[in-house]
Amino acid sequence: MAKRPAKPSGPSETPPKPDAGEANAKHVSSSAVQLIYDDQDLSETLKNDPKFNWSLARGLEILRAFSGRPAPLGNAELSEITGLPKATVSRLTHTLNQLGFLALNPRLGKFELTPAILALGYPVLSSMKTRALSKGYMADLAREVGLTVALGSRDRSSMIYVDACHPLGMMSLRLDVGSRVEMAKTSLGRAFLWGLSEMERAILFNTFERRYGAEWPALKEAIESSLAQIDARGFCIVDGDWQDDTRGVGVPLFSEDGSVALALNAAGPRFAATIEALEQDVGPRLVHLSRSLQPMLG
Amino acid sequence: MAKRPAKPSGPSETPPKPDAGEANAKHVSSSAVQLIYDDQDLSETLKNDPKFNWSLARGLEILRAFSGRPAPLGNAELSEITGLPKATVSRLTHTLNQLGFLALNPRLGKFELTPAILALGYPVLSSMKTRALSKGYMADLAREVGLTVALGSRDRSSMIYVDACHPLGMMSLRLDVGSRVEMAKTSLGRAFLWGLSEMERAILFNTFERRYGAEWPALKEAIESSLAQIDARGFCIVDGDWQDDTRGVGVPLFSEDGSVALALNAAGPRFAATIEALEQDVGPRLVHLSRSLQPMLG
DNA sequence: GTATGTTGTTCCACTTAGTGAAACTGCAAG
DNA sequence: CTTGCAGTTTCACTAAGTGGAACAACATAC
Repeated sequence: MAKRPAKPSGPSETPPKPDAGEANAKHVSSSAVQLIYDDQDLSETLKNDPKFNWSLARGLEILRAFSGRPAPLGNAELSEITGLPKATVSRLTHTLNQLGFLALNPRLGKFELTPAILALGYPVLSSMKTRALSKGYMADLAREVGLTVALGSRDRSSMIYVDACHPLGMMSLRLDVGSRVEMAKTSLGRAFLWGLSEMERAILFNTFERRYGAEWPALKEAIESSLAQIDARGFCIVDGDWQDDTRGVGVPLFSEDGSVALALNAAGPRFAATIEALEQDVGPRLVHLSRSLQPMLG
Repeated sequence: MAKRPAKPSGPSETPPKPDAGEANAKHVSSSAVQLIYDDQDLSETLKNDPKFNWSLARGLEILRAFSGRPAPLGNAELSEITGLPKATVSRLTHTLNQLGFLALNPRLGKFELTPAILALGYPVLSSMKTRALSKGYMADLAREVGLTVALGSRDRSSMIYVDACHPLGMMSLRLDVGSRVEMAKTSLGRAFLWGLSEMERAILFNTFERRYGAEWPALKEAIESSLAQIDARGFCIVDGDWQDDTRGVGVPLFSEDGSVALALNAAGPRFAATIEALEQDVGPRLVHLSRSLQPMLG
């Protein structure tokens, strides 16, 4: 590979979107491969890591670009999103297409993710005993309380749904396996946070601070209140911090080896999730569920 | 990158598993990145494709290596599985680790896939209207008939579960989102096959022939019988072709734009899935479900 | 305590695979 | 016929990625 640093071609054209104006005009591409969805300054750390394979990272960045966007993406859009040059994107999409992870929608001439990606994730689901064990209980609970019940795990500073059960009529909150939600703002995330060590939590708080900026002080207080709630009664209720009209209740779940690797929650629109119900009924039931799963894992 | 062709180091050691003994001793690595799980001679076609990015392919091959194997894999095992040299694997796992797709299990010193992979697949699930629409009906059906009901889509020559609903007690057939099953041997796959064009089917039959060898003639007849069944009554019953003790019934499902992109099936162990039930009850109900979903997609 | 077989990492020489600016090809409006 | 935009290809360039071999860090075995 080559030419990351652009040919010293003189100070001609204006760079379209120099991000934060990283002084040095070169290294366009490596500054491109980065967060999109999550997290911090990987790029910086990685820039001098001889073990790091940028081609692979760029390719995965293409796949990640589909997250959060409704549908098919063309090479131009992908180039725009990832910040990678058109030529590079063209070759990466070609490769992913050959490998079966992207399919060209002939109608639109754009790429879509294929189910092959799902197969990549299957081992994660199938190896999680907790998931199989809790599934039935979660479904029952969802139906009985009329809320979406979910099991989630961590990815860096967000939570990812590992399973979700919706009650019959629920049309909102259409989240499912693979959904990503903010750790700081959801009951699921805060329940998870509760189980981490002081140190890990401190690191995450740092990340949050950088991410949420002015919002952080208030958010931090809210998080700490949630953690205190879990101390006190085993669950925390989050009301509108994540989405205005949504209320949720979360509990931590210790997994196979004793560390918290999972959390459970139940959530729904305010009208379906009254504070009373969450406090008196749903919360305690989640705690109970969490406790009854415990022994089956040790 | 470099050195795909090994240094002309003389005819010393015996290659461990030269696959089919591809005459030419070089090109070890490119011959390595290939099927593992599916399909044919990509490698050959791709070898001279200047647009193909091998680093990306190798990295994804690492991720794919986790499929089908129960759990954590070390670099050595990954090297063994993929056929890539230790050094390369070490760098790729390092990269995937940095990106958050692999996590090092400190207990074992081996890598595991993380939920981050699930997030990659989420757009596939969320963009599939059929999935959301059918979910409730599938769950009901699963409960009522006591079988696993699944929705699947194609990846090359296999089917991938896009959703699955298990009845309460069912402990076998633990398949789920992302599960991969053989197209040729399952009711799901054959229902899907039914909806393809003559040409596409012919191509797949070729693949099957190469894959199944001596088994193929019998299998082909079974497939054709299944297709005829769908012609006649809309569903096909497959009895033990995939797993000895398993029976299933499948129906094709036309998706948004009129092409068959999905199939539905219901399956379970023989004692739970009698031929009578499949023929008189489950089959017709699946057909009905498929038909009632149709108009909601056009 | 020294051998032996693991595993994963690092070195290093090597060069080709990957790169990106720019030119080019289509296509679709205007 | 332009003009604009999406996608591909060309081309010159070289550093990114490679893989063999040496190395380090542990286990176990003897």
